[in-house]
Amino acid sequence: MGTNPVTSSRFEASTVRDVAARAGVSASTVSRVLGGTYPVAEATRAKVLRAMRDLDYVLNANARALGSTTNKTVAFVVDDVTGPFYAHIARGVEEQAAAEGLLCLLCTTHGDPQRVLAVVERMREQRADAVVVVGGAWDDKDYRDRMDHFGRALDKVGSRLALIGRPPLSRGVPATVVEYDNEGGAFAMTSHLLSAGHRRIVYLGRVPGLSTSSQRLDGYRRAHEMLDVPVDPRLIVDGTFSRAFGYQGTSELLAGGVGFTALFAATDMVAAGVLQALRERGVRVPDDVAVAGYDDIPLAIDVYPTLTTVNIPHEELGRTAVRLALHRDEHPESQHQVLGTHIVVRDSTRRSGR
Amino acid sequence: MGTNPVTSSRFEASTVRDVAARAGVSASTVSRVLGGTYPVAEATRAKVLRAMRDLDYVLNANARALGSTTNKTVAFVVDDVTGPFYAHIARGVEEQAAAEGLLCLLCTTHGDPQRVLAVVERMREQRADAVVVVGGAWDDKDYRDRMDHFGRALDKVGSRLALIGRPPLSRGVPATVVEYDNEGGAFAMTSHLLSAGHRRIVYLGRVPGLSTSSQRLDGYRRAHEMLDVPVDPRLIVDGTFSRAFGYQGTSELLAGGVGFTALFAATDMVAAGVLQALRERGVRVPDDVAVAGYDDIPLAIDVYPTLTTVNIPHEELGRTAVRLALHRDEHPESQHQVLGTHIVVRDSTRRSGR
DNA sequence: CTGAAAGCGCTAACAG
DNA sequence: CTGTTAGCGCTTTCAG
Repeated sequence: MGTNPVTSSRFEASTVRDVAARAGVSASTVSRVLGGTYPVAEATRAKVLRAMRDLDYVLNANARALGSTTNKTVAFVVDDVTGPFYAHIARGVEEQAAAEGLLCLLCTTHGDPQRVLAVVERMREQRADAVVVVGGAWDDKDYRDRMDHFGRALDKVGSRLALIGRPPLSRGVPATVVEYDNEGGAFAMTSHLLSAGHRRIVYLGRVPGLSTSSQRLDGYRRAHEMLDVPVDPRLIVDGTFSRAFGYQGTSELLAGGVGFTALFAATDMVAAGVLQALRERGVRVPDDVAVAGYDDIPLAIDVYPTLTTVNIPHEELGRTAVRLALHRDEHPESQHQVLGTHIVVRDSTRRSGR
Repeated sequence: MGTNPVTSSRFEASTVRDVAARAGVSASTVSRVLGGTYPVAEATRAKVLRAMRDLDYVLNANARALGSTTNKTVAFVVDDVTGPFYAHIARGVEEQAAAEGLLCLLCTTHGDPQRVLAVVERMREQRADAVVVVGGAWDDKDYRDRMDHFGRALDKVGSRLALIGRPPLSRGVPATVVEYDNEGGAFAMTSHLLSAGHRRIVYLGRVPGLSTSSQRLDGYRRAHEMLDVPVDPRLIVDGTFSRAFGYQGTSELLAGGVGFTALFAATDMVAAGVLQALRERGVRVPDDVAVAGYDDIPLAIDVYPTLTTVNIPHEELGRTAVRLALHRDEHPESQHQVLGTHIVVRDSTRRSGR
C-alpha cells in the first residue's frame, strides 16, 4: 500500500483502451461508465472503475471536446485583474462557470485593443462556450464595428460574446449584454448631495467618449435639472479613473479657486486620491467638503472618513452574464439586462453639525 | 465589402480539409502553413492563406492538443480572487503565461480542500502545463500527504505542480516551490519597532498551524531575542487573517488591559481593522500606538494613517512560479526559490514628537 | 516541396 | 446491456 518513493519518469498516460483491456470489456463500455449517462451493469461498472483506479486513468478533456462542439470553458476578458472592481466581477463569473460545470479562462488585455482581438481569436480556437468582456467602452464607430464583428465571429463557432457594463451592440448582432444602472446611481447620489443643501458639486474625472463616464454625468445633470440648480461648467473636471488623478485633480481644483462644497468622484479609486489631497491641505471631510465615490469597492470602508458611494452588484453582473450567455437558447428574449445600483451613505457625506 | 446583416445561424465551422479543397492542396499542406514550422512554397502558402480567409477558418485547439501532450494552459488555483494579495499574484501568473504563449485557467476553492482535489483532477484532464497553487498551507501530515500526491499525480500526466508561498513538499516529490521570506520580513519589521524604542509589541492574528503564520511569528521572536527583549505571551494573540478579526481583536485587547505601545498585525487586512478600532476609541496612531501590517497591498496607502508594512513581491511570485514550472527541464536545480521581502515605512509607525 | 495514410483518445450510432 | 465500427480535426511519418 505504501506509495512508491520518487518515481517521476514520464509514463504514458493510460487510455480508455487500456482500461477496457484490463477490465475485460470494450472501450465503449468504459466510455459509458465515464459518461454516467447510460445503463451499464453494476458488476461491469465495478470492474471498470477498479481498472481505472489501478491504472490511475485520467480522462483526456481534449479528446472529449473534439467531437463535441464545446470545450466547457468560459473566458473572462479584462484589462487588469488587479482592480477590485474587476476582481469581484471575476469572482461572479468564476462562480457561475463552476456552478455550470465549466472552467474559467482568465485573459488580460491591458487596455490594448490589439490584444482583445488576439484574445477573441484565441477563444474561438478554444471553442469557449462564452467570452465575457468587461471594461470601458468607447463611443466611437470603430470600436462598435469591432465589437459587432466579435459578436458575429464568436457566434459562428458556437460561442457567445457577453458584455458587462457596456452599451449594447448593433441590432441583430448576437451578444449578451448585462449593464448596471450607471445613470440612475449617479442621479441618486447627486440628489443625495443636492438635498443636503449642496449647490456647487464638483464632478471629478469625466472621461470624454467613455460610455460609463457619459452615463454617470447624465445622472449628475438630470439631478440638477430636476431641482433647477444650474451647473457651473467649471465644476465638471476631465480626468481618468485613477487614484493619481483624484489626488492631482483635487489639488488643482483647490488651487484654482473654483468654490465647491461637495465633490462627486467618478470612481472610488479617484475618491481615495481626493481624500488624500484634501487631508493634506487641511480640508475637513465632510464638514468643509462632502465627498462621494462610485463603485463601492472594499476600499470604501477603509479610507478615512468612510466613503459614501454607489453600489454596483459586481458579482451578480458576472454571474448573470455567464448564466444568460450559456442559456441563450432558453431565454432568447432576455439577453439584455440592466441591474440596479443604489447609494450607500457613509461618513464622507454625513454632516455632524451645521 | 459591407458586412452581411444579421446572419446568426449556426454554421458548421470549416476545417483543414475544407481549406485544402478550396485551395486545391492537401490537408497536410494546410497543416504545414498552420504550423509555420515547415517549408512550403510561397505561392502555395498564399493560396492556402487566402482560402482560410475566404472560409473564415478557425483552428480547433482541441484537435491540435489531442496528439500533442500539452494543452498550452497554466491553471491558477486560489481561495478567492477577490483578495488583493491573490489578485496581484494572479496578474503575475497570467502575464508570464501570456508571455510564454499559454492561456491561464482560473480556479477558486473557497478554502475547501475537497475542491482543491477536484480542481487538480480537472487540471489533469485538461493536461494543463502547470498548476499553480497559492494560499495558506497547514502544517499537518494529512495536508502534506495530499499535496505530495498532487505533485506526483500531475507529474504523471506531464503537468507540474507549482506552489507559491508554501513550504516545500517531501523530498523527491516533483514540484516547483516559490516562497518569499516570511520570517525575514517579520524580523525586519519587529526590529524596526524595537529600535524605535517599543518594548511591548502585540502580534495580532497568529493562526496556529498555518505555515505563513508560524514563520512570521518566528521572525517576531528572533528580533526580540536578538535584543534580549522578553516577550510577554499575552502579547501574542490568536486570530484569523481578516479585517473583522483585526477590529474585534483590537477592541478586546484595549478592554483587556494588557499594555502595549506597538501592534504588528498579521496582515494588512487585519491592520485595517485595527486602525478602525483604534480610531473609534480615540487611540492615536502612531503617537499612542504604532501599527504595522504585512503584505503591502494597495490598501496600505489608502488607510489613515498610511500603513507601515512588509512588501511581498506578489507579481514576481506569480511570474517566477510559472517560469520555473514550465522550464523545469532546463533548470532542474532551481525548482525551489525564496524571494526577498522588505519593509516599507509609512506614517503608522513614524512618530512626529516624543 | 507536397500528398496519402495512419492515428491521437473519446464518443456515438448501430447492431447484436 | 455490450461490442463493433466510424469518425471528430489536426499532425505526422513516409513516400513521392
